Amino acid sequence: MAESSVPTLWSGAPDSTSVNRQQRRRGRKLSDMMSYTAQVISENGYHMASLDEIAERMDLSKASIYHYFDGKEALVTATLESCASYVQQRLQEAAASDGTPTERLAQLIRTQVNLIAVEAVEVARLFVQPLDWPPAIAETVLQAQRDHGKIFRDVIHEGVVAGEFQVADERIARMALQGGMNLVPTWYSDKLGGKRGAVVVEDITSTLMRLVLPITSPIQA
Amino acid sequence: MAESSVPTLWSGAPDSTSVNRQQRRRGRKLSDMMSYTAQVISENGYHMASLDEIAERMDLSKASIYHYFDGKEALVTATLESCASYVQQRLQEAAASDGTPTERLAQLIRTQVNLIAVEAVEVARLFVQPLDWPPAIAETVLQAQRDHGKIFRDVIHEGVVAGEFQVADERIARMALQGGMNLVPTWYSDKLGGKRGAVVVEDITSTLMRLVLPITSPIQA
Amino acid sequence: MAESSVPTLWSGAPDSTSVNRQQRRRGRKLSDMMSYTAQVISENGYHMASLDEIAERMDLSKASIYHYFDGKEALVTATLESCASYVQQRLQEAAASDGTPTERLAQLIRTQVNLIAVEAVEVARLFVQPLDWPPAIAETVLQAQRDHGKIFRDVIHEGVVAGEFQVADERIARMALQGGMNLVPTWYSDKLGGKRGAVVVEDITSTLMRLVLPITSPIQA
Amino acid sequence: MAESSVPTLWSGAPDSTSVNRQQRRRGRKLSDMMSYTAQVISENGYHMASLDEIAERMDLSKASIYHYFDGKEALVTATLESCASYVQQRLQEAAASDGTPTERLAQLIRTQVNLIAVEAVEVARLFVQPLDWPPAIAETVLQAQRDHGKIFRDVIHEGVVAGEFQVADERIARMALQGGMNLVPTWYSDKLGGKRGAVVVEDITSTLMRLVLPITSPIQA
DNA sequence: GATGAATGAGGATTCATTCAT
DNA sequence: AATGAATGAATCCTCATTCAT
Repeated sequence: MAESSVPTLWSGAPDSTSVNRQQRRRGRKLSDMMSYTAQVISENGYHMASLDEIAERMDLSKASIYHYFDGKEALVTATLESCASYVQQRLQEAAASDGTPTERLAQLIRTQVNLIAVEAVEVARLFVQPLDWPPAIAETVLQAQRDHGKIFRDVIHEGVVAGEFQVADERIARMALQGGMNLVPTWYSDKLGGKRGAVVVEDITSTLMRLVLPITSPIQA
Repeated sequence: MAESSVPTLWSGAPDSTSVNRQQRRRGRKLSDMMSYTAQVISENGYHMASLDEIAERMDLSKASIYHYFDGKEALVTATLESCASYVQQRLQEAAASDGTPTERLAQLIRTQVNLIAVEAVEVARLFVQPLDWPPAIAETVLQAQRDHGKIFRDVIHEGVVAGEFQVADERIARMALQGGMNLVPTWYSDKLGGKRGAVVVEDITSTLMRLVLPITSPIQA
Repeated sequence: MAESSVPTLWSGAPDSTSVNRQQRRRGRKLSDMMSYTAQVISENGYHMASLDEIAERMDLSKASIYHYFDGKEALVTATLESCASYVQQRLQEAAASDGTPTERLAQLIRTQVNLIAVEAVEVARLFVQPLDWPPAIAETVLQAQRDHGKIFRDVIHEGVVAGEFQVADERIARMALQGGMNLVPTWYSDKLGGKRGAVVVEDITSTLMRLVLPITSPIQA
Repeated sequence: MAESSVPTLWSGAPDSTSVNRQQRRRGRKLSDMMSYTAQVISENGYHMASLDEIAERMDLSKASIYHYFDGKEALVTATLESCASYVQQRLQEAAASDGTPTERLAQLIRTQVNLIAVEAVEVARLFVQPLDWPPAIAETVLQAQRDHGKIFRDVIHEGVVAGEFQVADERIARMALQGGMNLVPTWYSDKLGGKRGAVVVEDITSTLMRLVLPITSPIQA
């Protein structure tokens, strides 16, 4: 009802470059709709989220969705792309920071854990595993995961080249890292909120950094 | 591939204690049906797997499924429980072997990676993430995951008590370990089949063992 | 017969208080749907009336029924309640008329016989016996019968108190009365239509009034 | 399980003339099966009584029913005919007794009320109203009702001819009588069991006799 | 005589999508 | 822009019936 209290999961300001008010209003509407969609899908999964339910959450009629999106798949695809884009942006900021590969990888892990477990829990859940998506959407998810992986891959590679990391196989290390990041915070999400959360995040980070740091030296997160 | 021979994913010999031929035949039938079910669900997910499709794969009429199971949910629940039970048994064997916690954890990882990526790829995929299951089934999956986690938890704890492992937080370490195991082999499954597969499995194992081994000593998988 | 004109069995004007046109249109649609439902159920019984058949009679797709009612049971329950409510209203009018209990009971009988055998044959058939309804609906039927019985009970009781009626047991008398009313006109419906019908109705009424009138005085219907 | 404790509703000894033991055994089996069928149908109605349920009550497999009857309809038809035949026989005995038409009609009512409400409650419920039976079976029910009605019709007619009864219309009187008999005991069945039951039966009988007795004389039940 | 297995026909229900207003 | 109405397609499930053993 109160459009103002839309829980913008990833605070997307998608079309801030829109010129006139019309377009800006429409952009905000689209953003809100995707936000609600992410919410519902995240709670119930794709197949158990009916358009009726999504529409109701939007306080809009089901038919009206078709004024903005071509259908359920289009709505969800757009939502996923928007989510992925936001996450991607956040991670890229972390990866682009100054510092050694070690510092930057640790920062990446912190950022990702925070996103998954604190800032955008629902969003993250959408990308964890490509199980049960309709084929067309699965492709979108896969692409997002590839983009997402690339950021980590690059930093890890830099670290290896720089001699800071020591891994048997870069790809295996990266996937173990990602697998760990995906699973840990999901089950820890209740403990990551308050002040003590910061400590836990550091525990997670240092634990996962073990996967790449040379095993004979102490971990420097 | 060979539709005629039942692809017993987890080579379940469920009711070998059945006395008469009737019961044994029925037990085998049930086992076959669950095997096909695991296959189809694993490929398409719960919601996109229609009973029609499952029935056809079983070379049986849809109505016939109801002679053996109470409905779709019951069929899938039974299948999941059977799969979980088999995996559980395999892991328990690995965990119960002689050897130091280090050796046993490494053995656990090897076993799990093999199951996930070589022996029972389809089975494993069923348990990775509880995203889109109907509530009743989600509970089953969750329970299986708890049982599964307990085996790792125990060995890790023993290792810590024995002074062989050194972790900031046992639970975080365990989850990172499980997350890594779940993710890595799924994407590596094509490379884990042949002889070189053994090498990769060892790479994965040694990589993941880093998560618990004391960081100042070289890894001994 | 004339599919185009809705055969409003009980001329229900259910929501005449609806304010805007939207609501009035919807109310009329609901009323029509219930009317057709009463017809089909009355002809075939609950279990042999498929939603397909009902929908076709409504000249509507089966799925469309679900826009107005939650399902078959809801549709039928609503229909029964609407029917019962109409009958109840008609009887209450008859019971509330001026006159001695004798006159009012006779009027009740006439009204009921007319409803059952002339005006709302199909409607009446729905309430005669709760034999084959699904439990949830059986409850509705039972409630309607209780309401229905109360009207007769009250008038009979007044008659007894006033000394006009003389019965061994009020409840037995009332049930005999209702049983007679329910059965007689159903088999006489072909003879109750024309002018001679009025005579038959009076025969029925005077016959049934015997059940309560003092046996030493002539019946005065 | 205990075949001996079959609740033979109408104590049918259908084929007592069977010569050899084989046939007698088969006859008893058929009788038992029909008895259970009457029970289940009476409880749930025709459509909600699945063959599975009936078979289970018989402690027999569903398929076995087909060794004795051609199908569900045949089973139910046979059951209904057997029930009707038993009731018919009982009523005929009552109608054939010595005595005036008044006495015999009263005896008929007593017998019928007893059957409906005490001796064969389930059986009676099957015949009350032809609602919801499949067409083929409805015909059987109708025929039974016609046979049933004939007994009452004859006695009433004799009473009228003899000058004992005084009715406006014989048929109307008879139907009112039957309607009353059908309805009253169903709701009174809990009160008709013990000693006080006899009193109630007399109340019912005297109440219903009013429908035919001359209105200026006291009722003599 | 008895039964487990198998099935076709049919029914209720859901849902994404279209369209007139 | 917004929506109520309508629907075809798909899905789960039931059940009377047949048949091989």
